Amino acid sequence: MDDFTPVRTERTFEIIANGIRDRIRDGNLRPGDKLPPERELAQQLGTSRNALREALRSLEHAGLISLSKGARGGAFITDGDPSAVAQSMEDLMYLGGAGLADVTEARLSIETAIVEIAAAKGTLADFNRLDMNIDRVEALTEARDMDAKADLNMEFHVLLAEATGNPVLVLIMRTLMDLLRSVHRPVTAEDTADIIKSRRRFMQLLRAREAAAAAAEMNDHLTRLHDLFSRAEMPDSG
Amino acid sequence: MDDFTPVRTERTFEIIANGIRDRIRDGNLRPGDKLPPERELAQQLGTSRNALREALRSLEHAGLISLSKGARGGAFITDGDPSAVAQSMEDLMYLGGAGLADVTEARLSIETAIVEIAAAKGTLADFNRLDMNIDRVEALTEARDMDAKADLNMEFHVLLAEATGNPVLVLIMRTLMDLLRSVHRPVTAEDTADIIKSRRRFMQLLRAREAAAAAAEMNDHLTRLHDLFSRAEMPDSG
DNA sequence: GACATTCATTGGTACTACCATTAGACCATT
DNA sequence: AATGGTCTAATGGTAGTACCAATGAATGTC
Repeated sequence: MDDFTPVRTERTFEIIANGIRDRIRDGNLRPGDKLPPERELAQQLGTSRNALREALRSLEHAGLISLSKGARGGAFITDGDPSAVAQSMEDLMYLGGAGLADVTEARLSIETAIVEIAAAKGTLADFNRLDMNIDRVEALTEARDMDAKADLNMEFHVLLAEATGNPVLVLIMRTLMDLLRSVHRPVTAEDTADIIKSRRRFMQLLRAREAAAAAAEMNDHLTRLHDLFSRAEMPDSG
Repeated sequence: MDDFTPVRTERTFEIIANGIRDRIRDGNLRPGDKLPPERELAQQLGTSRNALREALRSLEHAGLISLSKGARGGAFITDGDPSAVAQSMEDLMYLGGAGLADVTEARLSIETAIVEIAAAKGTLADFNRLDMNIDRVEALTEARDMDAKADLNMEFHVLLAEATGNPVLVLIMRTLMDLLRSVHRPVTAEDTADIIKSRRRFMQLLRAREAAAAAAEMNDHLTRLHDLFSRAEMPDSG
């Protein structure tokens, strides 16, 4: 008789949010579906509109629903938008004292793992998408549109993660990319031409399913990036 | 004159939340600090208590603040609680159709990377915490308290991530562990005695900074686990 | 047919009132 | 002195109502 678990005190909006969560997990609510209007739903649940709105706010923050105003507006189930989660992780990293070097270190190790899985499981369609991405970067080389190039570079890594066929790895990579974008100092780490050459070599190895060599090629690029960031953050300690 | 950016349509609660976010990042608000009571703060901001509460809900969900009722209650800045974020990622993975096999696959690859970094950077204090965890598991061997053992096993991996000194990796590992807990079917993958032996060997290698060997030892254990889950999910496709 | 107007729908905000829980102060019983 | 009860103020949680603002469709007008 020594284990008194404290009485359970779940707040109303949590009950509501969890209820909707469950209906999404059960497949009862699917992406694209629309929830009833706030006033109506609140009445159905026998709760106030305030509590319901706080529940919706929570779900919106989790990236599960998206809200829009107007006649055809409402709360719609999304297909999973990780950007809000990335924002939260970003906040936590500030609080946790994480720096850019931590992000790139994590990325470095995770991406190595991703390359190996992608080499083993990636389909030709996956590889073609990666090639198309490189082509687009190349087309922008003269344009000097740095932002667009940075976006495409990040997309490359997400596409690579998608080639693993593993949604978990995709989500993690998307989060890391969002995180990098948020601290995206205009660092032109390497010459774009060099990056493209490296990418082409990488794709050749990937298509040949030579996991180790492909990972090495990618590591080479990322390690330079990581070192660059590390030095930028601790200019004195090296 | 062709660039009319649409009028600012940031919602009030977002403005409030971002304002508090900024004050946290600037160090103007530090962990442990307490925000003014809702009614008072709402008045200071010249906004309604509703909007403020939705902002607080958002920050709470992000793990930045924690709310408590009562006389000495209020909104306090936390030191960064990742559990809410982990919950969100969990939701997204459900939406993305991720299965148990995906989670264990991601974990397998990420943990390999973590072992290597931990072997390089881990401190003796980190290693001692890991040993203590194993001791506690051993003490429970006879107790047959499966839940407690499962929790400790998960804690082991989080401690390992902490040994890297990288908050990003810690956050990712915590998320993956939370995710596993949520689908925690009572799978007694291996005999506890075997696990403990494997862990002891692993620690010996880790202390010797033999990254590759330690990673191999860990991989051995996790691969068996992953195969088990994979077979459990697709009983016909193998 | 093209364009302007109107209007219903729906999320966003404000305000007010009240409930529920917490912590401390104070008191009563043992 | 210790324990437990009671009161009270502080504070988040919930409810209800009213109104604002944007959106998109229906309607009307040229």
